[in-house]
Amino acid sequence: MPDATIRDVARLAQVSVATVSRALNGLDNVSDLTRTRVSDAVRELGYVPHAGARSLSLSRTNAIGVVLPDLHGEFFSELVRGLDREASRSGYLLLLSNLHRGGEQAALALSAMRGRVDGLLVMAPHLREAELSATLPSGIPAVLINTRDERGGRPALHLDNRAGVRAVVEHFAAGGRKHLVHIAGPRGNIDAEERAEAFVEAAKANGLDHVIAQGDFEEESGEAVVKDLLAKGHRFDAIFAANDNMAIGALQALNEARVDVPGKVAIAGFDDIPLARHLGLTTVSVRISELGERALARLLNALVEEDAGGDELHAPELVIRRTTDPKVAK
Amino acid sequence: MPDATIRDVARLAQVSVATVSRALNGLDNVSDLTRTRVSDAVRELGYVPHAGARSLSLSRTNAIGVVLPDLHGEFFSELVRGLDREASRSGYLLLLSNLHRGGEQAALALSAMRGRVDGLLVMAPHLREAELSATLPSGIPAVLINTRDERGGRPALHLDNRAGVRAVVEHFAAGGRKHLVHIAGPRGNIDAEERAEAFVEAAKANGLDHVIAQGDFEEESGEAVVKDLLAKGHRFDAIFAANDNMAIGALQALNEARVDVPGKVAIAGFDDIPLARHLGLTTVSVRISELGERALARLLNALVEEDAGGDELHAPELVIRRTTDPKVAK
DNA sequence: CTGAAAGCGCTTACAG
DNA sequence: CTGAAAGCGCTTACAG
Repeated sequence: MPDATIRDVARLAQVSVATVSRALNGLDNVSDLTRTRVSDAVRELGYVPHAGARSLSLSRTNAIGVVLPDLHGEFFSELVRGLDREASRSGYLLLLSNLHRGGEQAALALSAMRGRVDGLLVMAPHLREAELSATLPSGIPAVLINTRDERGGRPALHLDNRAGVRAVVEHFAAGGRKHLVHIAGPRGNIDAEERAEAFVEAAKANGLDHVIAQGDFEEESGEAVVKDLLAKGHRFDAIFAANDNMAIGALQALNEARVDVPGKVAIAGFDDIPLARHLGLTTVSVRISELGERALARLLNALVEEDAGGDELHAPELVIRRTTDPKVAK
Repeated sequence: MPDATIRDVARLAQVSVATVSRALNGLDNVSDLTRTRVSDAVRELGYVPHAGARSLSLSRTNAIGVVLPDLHGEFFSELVRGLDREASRSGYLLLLSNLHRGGEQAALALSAMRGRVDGLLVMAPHLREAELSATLPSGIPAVLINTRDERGGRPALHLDNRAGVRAVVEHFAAGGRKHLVHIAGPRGNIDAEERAEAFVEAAKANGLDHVIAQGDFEEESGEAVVKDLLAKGHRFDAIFAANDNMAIGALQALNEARVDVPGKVAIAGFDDIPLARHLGLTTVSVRISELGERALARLLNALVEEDAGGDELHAPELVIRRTTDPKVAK
């Protein structure tokens, strides 16, 4: 037996479908008697409104499309958690589409959203503005997250890498560190690049000696960099890795070499993954679920009024632990 | 300017909407000339089909509803990753709905899915079968994940806690351990209860001395349990914690007390969180993304043919590391 | 090969 | 307060 429709309810309640619709939507132009008859029929039939049909009528779906690249665990779950929290607060559902491969597939993923969602949240780090704009549906509001959007025409949210890096470097300076090393993330990654640039800037601004070593965001690369520096006898008293994984690798290399941390060398990372807390690693917490919440809130707002566009920076937070500060308990 | 519809395309291509529909869907009863005219018009207008309208016509949405409780990071992201992988392979999108609060809200969340999805994947650990059945829409196929489903009437997937626990206990036995401690998870949690029961069973089957201590899945509780056992002078040579967090707490307590691990005491956990690998903790890997994939595959199958219902067990895997075996490298 | 028409399950002016 | 009818944007028998 197929699901009951509004017609079945109308027949049972002996009213028109229009009346059922009004009663169900709580309009006030329905008599009490009719309202009761309708809700009785609804209950008897186990009727649940067909959201798809409703959307088509109303040109409103109460769903938000979320298009993400392949993200690693913590980042993905925190982002979706933030999106979902804000969405469910306003009665929206999230329609998820992961970009497993890049390019071509992005266009398809976005097309598939047409007619299913009221707005789009897009994170596409490998696409440039031009490609993205060609792909994004025109009729539907979209907010970009952490995407390369040089023109800045569209509403977008970015992690404020610069602010995070500055906080780390200033923390180093305040601790009397003079010779900094930055272990950079992979080339082509926008966050990695911003962090490296900001590092140089901040080191200069604080009059600190600084050098950049190339890593790739993996733990092993952090370890390798430090071993290499030690082998070469390079002099340094602080390491800032572009993410926690590499910082942890660096920490291991120093521990193995019996270099005192933070006595001789301070170490800081970026991300604040759970392991960072466990190891007492000073880092920059990105609070990614808050970024998600903000992004969704902005999108919902764009649904009701024009969004002027432009970047909104999401400030991360420096979390000081014992790899930079011996006074910190755990 | 609102988005172009199929009528706009028809007008521009000077054909009927029926013909446009046929051309777009690749039916063969369309002349080449017509087909070209249609695709030209589509391109010129930037037309993208309205998936919502299409769904209503076809009674098929190509979306799967996913209803989950509030899950912690790793578990959530891995599960969704598995679901998404399998879904996108078959051209399905995922419609996400998190159950922030229990009970009442579940019914709403499920109703909201009506007419938006072709099938439902539900994980609702706090609901019993009866409540769930009252809530689940009848017309639409649903697969349950790790849910209390005593009757077993519906298609469901469960983590095979029993098999995982058995593997741990047998590994202990093979290593010559005789006096086991199980740190249990919180009461009322189905996984925790299954693991505790299976522990007792397996210990008996292997003729091992065994005792259960109450924990709550948090690291601190594992630590507290071990401190307490040591203080009381309780004799044990192996600890199996119901999850990795508690195992890690237990490990810390032993390290502080200078108890040799694994020399004097072996420790194993459950879950295989990233930190477990890092600390060399023997554990049971739940491979949760595979569970997700399987669940979705089963649901997709239920869309085309009747699912007989009943449980499918997902076998976890024992990962042996140095907290139980000194011979293991890292 | 193509078009006119009915239908998917709702909502909402319009008329009464 | 209520109903008949048109419409949301598609698909698909039916006829030609």
